[in-house]
Amino acid sequence: MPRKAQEAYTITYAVLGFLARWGATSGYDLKRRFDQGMGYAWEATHSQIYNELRRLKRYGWAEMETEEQDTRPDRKVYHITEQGQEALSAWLGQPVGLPRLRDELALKTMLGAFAPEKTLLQNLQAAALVHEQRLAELQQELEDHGDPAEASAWQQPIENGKTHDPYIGLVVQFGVRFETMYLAWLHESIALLEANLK
Amino acid sequence: MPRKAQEAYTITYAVLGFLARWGATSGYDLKRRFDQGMGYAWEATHSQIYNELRRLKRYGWAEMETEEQDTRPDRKVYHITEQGQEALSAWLGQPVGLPRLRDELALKTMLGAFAPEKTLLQNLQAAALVHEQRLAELQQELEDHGDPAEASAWQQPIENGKTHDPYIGLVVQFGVRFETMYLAWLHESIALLEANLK
DNA sequence: CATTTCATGTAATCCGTTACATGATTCC
DNA sequence: GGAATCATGTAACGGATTACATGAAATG
Repeated sequence: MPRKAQEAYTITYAVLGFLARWGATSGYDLKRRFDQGMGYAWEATHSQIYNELRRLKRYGWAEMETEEQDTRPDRKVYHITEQGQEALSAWLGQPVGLPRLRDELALKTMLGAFAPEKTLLQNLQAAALVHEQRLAELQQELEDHGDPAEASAWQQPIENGKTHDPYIGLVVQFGVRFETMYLAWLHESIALLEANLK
Repeated sequence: MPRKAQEAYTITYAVLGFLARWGATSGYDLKRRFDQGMGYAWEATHSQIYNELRRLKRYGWAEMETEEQDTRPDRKVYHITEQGQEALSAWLGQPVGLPRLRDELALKTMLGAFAPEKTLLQNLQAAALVHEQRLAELQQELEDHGDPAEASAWQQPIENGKTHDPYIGLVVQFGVRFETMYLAWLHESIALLEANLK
């Protein structure tokens, strides 16, 4: 069977979508966007992003221009094409798969009986600190993008340069809900272990 | 640099831990255990499980016996060794990484503005049906393993043959919380889109 | 009669991560 | 002086997934 001429993966569309949302952007700046609160949707390493950008160019979904800089390395700035926008829109209409979660701590929790009692408790307590930190960061993000629960957030247009975006707000809100849920689970688990062991 | 004689990954310890928890088990039955509600901790395909079982045997962390059957293919039944239990306990004491989530729907949500309004709404509504189903399944699991919020659940011993296990209960409770949170997010997002579009 | 279940495995590909590579500048 | 930031890439390796493979028995 011949290999498809145009193979595209979730990460391909993620990068394409980011170009649509943010306008002309370099790989370096895309990476920063990915790192800002979007981890709850999809993560990406810089080598992946550079790869996908080249792929988008091959497919004619994006075009590239080099910006020369004196004191810094040149920037390669990509922008989405008409074809790229069509491909993105078509992909958005496809049905989605289930979210995939993998959590070492949950695994160690289920095996908690196979190590000294303190062991699991320590891991749960350490995790609580990390997740409290994450929750605080996300609440800051919510302010940047605008709270999607407020009607005014949907009335302003979404612009390339601006962070204001109620759709992104929905995803950040998902992150907030996730971290809040996770913390509640941690605290309840810690309390139950403390109450019922020894 | 010479390759480590004993490389072990999260999935290695997951399989090892399942052997500790359930006693002598075949790869086939381990796969069924993995599929039952443990997806919120770690997922595994059957080919992965068979691989890891052979690895455990190589390391001396598990031993294998073949059970011949007349009407069915032979079963290879693995059980954990003393060394395996030590390795498991040591791993449980290691600090954990952050949970990793990847969710195509969250990604499509953040890009909702780049397709017709109905598109995202349809995906969100379809997802709500799937997650309601999952939540119902998990609530059944909670009953099987015992609600860890009840003190009596911690007083009974955990036995190889029995499903009763408050630690597993904690993880299933995590799944319940996750699905509940996810559904609330879906419903709120749907409501906000309906209220603010068109 | 077709699908599912039982039961184990191999092979290929895929996608993702990590490490390697470069080099100037700015910050502490 | 050393670390971090800016900026882009290549190469190697890795675990995870999917497809391929077999075959009898039970289920509907």
